[in-house]
Amino acid sequence: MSGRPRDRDLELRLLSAAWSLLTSQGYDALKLTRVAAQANAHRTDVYRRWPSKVRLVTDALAEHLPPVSEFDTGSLHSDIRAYLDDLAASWSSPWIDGLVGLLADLRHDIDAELAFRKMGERRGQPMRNAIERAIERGEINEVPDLSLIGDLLEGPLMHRRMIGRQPLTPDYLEAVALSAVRLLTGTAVDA
Amino acid sequence: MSGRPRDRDLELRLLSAAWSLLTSQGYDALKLTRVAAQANAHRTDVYRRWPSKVRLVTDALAEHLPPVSEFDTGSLHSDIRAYLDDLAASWSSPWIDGLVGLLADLRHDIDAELAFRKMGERRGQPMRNAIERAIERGEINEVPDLSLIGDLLEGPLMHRRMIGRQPLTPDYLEAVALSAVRLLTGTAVDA
DNA sequence: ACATTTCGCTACGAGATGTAGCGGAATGGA
DNA sequence: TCCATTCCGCTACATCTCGTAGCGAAATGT
Repeated sequence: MSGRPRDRDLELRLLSAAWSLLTSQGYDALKLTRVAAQANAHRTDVYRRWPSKVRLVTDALAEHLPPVSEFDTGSLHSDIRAYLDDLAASWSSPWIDGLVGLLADLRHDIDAELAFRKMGERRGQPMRNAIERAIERGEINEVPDLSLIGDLLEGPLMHRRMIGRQPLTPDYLEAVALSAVRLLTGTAVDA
Repeated sequence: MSGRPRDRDLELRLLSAAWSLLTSQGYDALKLTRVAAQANAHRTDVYRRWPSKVRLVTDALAEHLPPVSEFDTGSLHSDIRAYLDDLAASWSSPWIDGLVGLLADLRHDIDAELAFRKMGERRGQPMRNAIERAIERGEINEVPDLSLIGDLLEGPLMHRRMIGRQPLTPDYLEAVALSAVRLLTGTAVDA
């Protein structure tokens, strides 16, 4: 007994509309009425699939967020720098302007918060691989705290974009990379 | 012609109530009705003084946020560590849970955002003084980008508390301090 | 044909924000 | 003392957004 089938296309249209509005207007300005309108649907169609706005948006992120790039440049320093360049692209993109609103709502929905955090961890995989390789090459002696390294790399970018709201220049990224690499290798390395 | 004077006490009651609710419930749960009730006032009394919720809260912050502590331990490393301990206390306090909501609203009110950022810069003064002393002592050769250092120190804490939502342990703070100090001094220093 | 599930649509309730306005109270000045 | 002015206490209203309820119609499997 399987009744009328779900309109998968409607689902995708809603996700696309949510992504489109998120990137163009930010999370706060993303109203479910607008999402529905842009998807040629009704507001109730949203509630039939997602229990709340924050769930819709996290699903839209999972669907449309560009995948992370892989790399293997041969040295920890340039690997970390490549990873930071990737991060910087994300943190410089316009939809980041609305991220704080999303983060605020995530605090009220543990499941959505876990899903969001999982996405972030998946995006950190290239960085963890780079450290793994550096250990095998002997560039790093002891196994570092990976969540700490993640904070050291992404934290400054997040702080600069969310509080200072300044751009991420190549020099800036190089300094952030250096601060983490020197901590990892325990040496002064090249300037 | 100066009519009935403003009730300064009412103003202070409203600010105290706002601060109290902000620290106990967080920014999102802070409703103007509650603020007024706790101050033995009416919601309209709030709107007569502040144009919006975010302005009220930034004023409450400016009024009630504890001042930063000064220090001079003799070395850049321990100065930075002392500064980080101070920052960690702020970022560990319960009201930080609601900070993201405040940050989100700040994006819609440029004046409030400037006032908020100014508060943050004032709190960074001890760190800048510490670097100044380190330069005079010869621990640092070239003058660093102070906003970068601010991001390197506060960014990881912010990231860990807002995204990972994990505690700030002494070991963690020591690692963050080391990463910045090594970048500043350009040496591997002590472990 | 029949049960079942979804869809399109309208309507409603709850909660918060911000505004309007009235009568009364407190002040300074004429 | 009277008056203009400004603030206070209070009620009411308009708006916006979220989230829920429910109905008739459409689309499937049996």
